[in-house]
Amino acid sequence: MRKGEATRQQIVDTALQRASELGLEGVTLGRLAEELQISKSGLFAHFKSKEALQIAVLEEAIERFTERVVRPMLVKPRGAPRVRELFERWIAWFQGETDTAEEEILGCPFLSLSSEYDDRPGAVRDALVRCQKDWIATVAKAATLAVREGHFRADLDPEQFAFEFKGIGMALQHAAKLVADPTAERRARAAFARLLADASAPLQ
Amino acid sequence: MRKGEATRQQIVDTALQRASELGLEGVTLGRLAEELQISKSGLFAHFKSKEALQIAVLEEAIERFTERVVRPMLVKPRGAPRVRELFERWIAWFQGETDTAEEEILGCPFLSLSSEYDDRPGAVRDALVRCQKDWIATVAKAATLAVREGHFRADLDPEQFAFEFKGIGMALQHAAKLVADPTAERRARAAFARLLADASAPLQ
DNA sequence: TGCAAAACCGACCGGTCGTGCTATTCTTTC
DNA sequence: GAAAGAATAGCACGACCGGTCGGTTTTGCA
Repeated sequence: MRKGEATRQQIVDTALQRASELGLEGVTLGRLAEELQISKSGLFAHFKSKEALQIAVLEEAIERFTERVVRPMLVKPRGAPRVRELFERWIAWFQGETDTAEEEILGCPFLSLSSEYDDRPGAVRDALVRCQKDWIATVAKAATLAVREGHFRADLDPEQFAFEFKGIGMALQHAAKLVADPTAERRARAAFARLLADASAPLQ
Repeated sequence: MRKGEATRQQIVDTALQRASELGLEGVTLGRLAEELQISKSGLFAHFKSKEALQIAVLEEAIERFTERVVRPMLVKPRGAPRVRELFERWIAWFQGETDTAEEEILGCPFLSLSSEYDDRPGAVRDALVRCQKDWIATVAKAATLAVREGHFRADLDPEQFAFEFKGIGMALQHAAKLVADPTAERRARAAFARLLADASAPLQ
């Protein structure tokens, strides 16, 4: 059954796109089917429930995030360079998946979903919490390695570093998407530079 | 009429409460009426449209925020003390409006609304953008005064300060509400302490 | 106390939601 | 090329959505 798999993938792709704008709850089967030029029931047949579709979309997003942000950082050597790469990849991720130069910020789907589901219990939320914990742990791990490499000061709290790292990204999304502040990206970089400077080991 | 005004206020109050959990779009007239023990049409009669209700709710939130966060900071003297007070009031605001000690974080409604409306054009979004700009300007103004008082270094960029200030709060909301991290508040305070230390004027 | 106006209700509208069920069309395999 | 099975369409359902309307109750004031 090759055809079905392809259709399913197409559905998930489109749903992810729409979910970035309207949230996962805002994506309705009817509109999704209309956009894909298939019937609502034909679409629905690929999933046991809407929640299953939502989770499939979330997993697709996780896969892309891993591919576009997490895995590429490994090309940099452990330590500060890798942390910097992680940050750069992360804010590049905010621009969306287009390879062409896009000016507008589309935002990180996970951050949008985080506030959508922070008060909505269920399987989607559980999966989201898991992947957000993973992400924080990834950042903290990179910081830990930077300590071990001697790039960051020995008494640095990696979890604290990850907390502030995350805050910068969230502020960027808020400033760029909602307030449409053109200086947002510059400010995010400046904040990160300050975070890095504070984390760095003192010169000899 | 006096009665109508009271009912309207009650509607807005309850709607604001629900909107903090489900988002403004998630509040439906039917459920709201049911919770208030009045008919849906009776409820609707107080507003010309659902959008008008949403804006009324947003304005109510702004009013409370002004009363609980912005105005009280003025009791502190200009400068660093006032900036600190602003931060403390802000994260207290995250706990909700209860005077009794609440353990769980309810979160800032504006941050929830920000991601709900960052891709949803309309009057609600416009009003939200306006109030978020005001908030950022308030923080930046407080920082500016701290520079003028000599508490913060002269070359501090107040807008940059406000950007990072906001990021800390957003990271707090994410950590506390979604991930249920018990150390969130401590981390937020630590991040703010670092921000303050960096902004402070060097000793002589 | 009477009465206009304000406040509220119940029923209802067209639409859309997620989700079943049954048929029909298309693919794959022998 | 036909049988088997997957993929999709058609249709209907109950629930709920925002919103309307005509009538009833309640309120505030003269």
